[in-house]
Amino acid sequence: MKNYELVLHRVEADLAAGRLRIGGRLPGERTLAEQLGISRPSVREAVRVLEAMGVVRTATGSGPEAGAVIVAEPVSPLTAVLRLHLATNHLPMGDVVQTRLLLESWSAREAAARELGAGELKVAEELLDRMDDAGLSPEEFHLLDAEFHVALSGLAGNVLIAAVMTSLRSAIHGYVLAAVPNLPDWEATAVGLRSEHRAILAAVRGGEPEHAAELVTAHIRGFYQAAQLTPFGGTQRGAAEAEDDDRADDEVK
Amino acid sequence: MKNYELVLHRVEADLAAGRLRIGGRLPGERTLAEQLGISRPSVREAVRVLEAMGVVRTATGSGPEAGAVIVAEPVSPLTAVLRLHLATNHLPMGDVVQTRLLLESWSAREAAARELGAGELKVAEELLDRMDDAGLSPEEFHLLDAEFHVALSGLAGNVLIAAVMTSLRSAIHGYVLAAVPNLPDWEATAVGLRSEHRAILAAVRGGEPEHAAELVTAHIRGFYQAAQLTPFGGTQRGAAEAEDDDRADDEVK
DNA sequence: CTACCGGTGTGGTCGGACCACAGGATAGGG
DNA sequence: CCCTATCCTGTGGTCCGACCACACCGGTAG
Repeated sequence: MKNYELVLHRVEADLAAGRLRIGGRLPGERTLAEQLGISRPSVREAVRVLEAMGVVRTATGSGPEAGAVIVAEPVSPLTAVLRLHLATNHLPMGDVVQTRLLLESWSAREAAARELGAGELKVAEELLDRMDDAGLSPEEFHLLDAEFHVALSGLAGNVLIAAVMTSLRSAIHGYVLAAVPNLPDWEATAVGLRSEHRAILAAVRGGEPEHAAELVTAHIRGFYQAAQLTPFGGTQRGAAEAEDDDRADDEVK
Repeated sequence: MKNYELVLHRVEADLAAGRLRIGGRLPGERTLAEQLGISRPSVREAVRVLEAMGVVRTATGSGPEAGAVIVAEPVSPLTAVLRLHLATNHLPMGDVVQTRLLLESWSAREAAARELGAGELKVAEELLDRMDDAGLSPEEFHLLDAEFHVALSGLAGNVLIAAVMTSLRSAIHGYVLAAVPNLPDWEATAVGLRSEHRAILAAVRGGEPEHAAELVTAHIRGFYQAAQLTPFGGTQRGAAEAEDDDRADDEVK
């Protein structure tokens, strides 16, 4: 058992038992080290892990905001894990896009099935309004687009799926942006995307689950096909080739 | 910019550029510290984070197995994040179960749609055979059950979804096990589960996507209802109440 | 040729030290 | 009496140097 794990278990147990709650603070690193009979560096390693997991937020200084404060931020760790594993090429981008498709169509169906008030739809609505600005660059447009899709998936009321969706979008962002030049006519595409967004939102507002899900699916598929990205039919794998590709023994040594 | 992030960015960049690949090794902690102009403790914090993210595996000693070896293990970090955030009570178990239902039914549909050879189904098959043993305790049975469901979701060929499913099962495990006493008749339930599993596998083998998905959905819903767990209709939220519940100012101070 | 046994490099841990930062206590001036 | 400027204190952030346990690997004695 490595020493820093003592801290992780301690914190998890305290959380589960209610001794630690959101907004609460961890004891100081020195205190924690003494309590657990380990050194401060070990404690620090654990705190770093907790920070990376989105469980604490550290800040220097004094006062209630300083120290290691318990938070609940599942999105950043998910995003980080996703990005790192995409970088290893053992996580095919096609799988990520496929997952996004699944989560989003489900979210749209679920959101449409709920009875949503105008207030809940307002955020998404405003995003669409901002996307009508013709002066937006593809990057700005796509950022708003991502926000809209994330907001939509949040309307289904499942915080886990919403968190995963947010991470997926972040991971995909650079990928899809790099494919914009593949589009035959960006302006025409943007017009199409705008109207599709409006239609999706209308279906959600109107309480048409199946229709909303279909629109979302077509919307996403359509864009990826137009940008000549990920084939959805096959299961193209980036991992397998990378593995065969192992010849180079050019390690730093 | 914190110092340990230098290491994270360096490693991510090296991964993306192909300078680091699975099976490769990070430079030694001392070397890395010198290269980046930071201290060894800072490097160690970063390595700990990478380890927690499932990107490296550290080992002491000498030889090719020692040091920080690049791996691709997305399951453990996902599981850890899930467990920690469940512990904070800001991640409703109902959402987790709902997500599981979504991923599994999709996986079953997808797996049935593919043309799977007998070899690919063999693992799942063997698990079912082992579950026929009448002497299994509920815990042992449920472990095999979880393995079967995970194996099934792996047949869809999406490594991301399979990884997430594995994590979800781990997170759910204790929860569902604690509900076994709610069942009116464990033995009868086990018999039902066994036959449902066989039916699901048959639908997958027979290439009946919709049927497989329906069977999986019914299978999961049925069990949770029998065990009087998570209502699927409403969106019961554990988070909201926990927030209101904030009165206690009994922080350690 | 074989078996033993240090050398060497790896991560794991520790203690102590210093810094930057931010809030709060305190002493000073108005 | 109140307000303000200053110092004190506690926090994380970083670093250094040291020692340990471990596992391979090569030299050496048998």
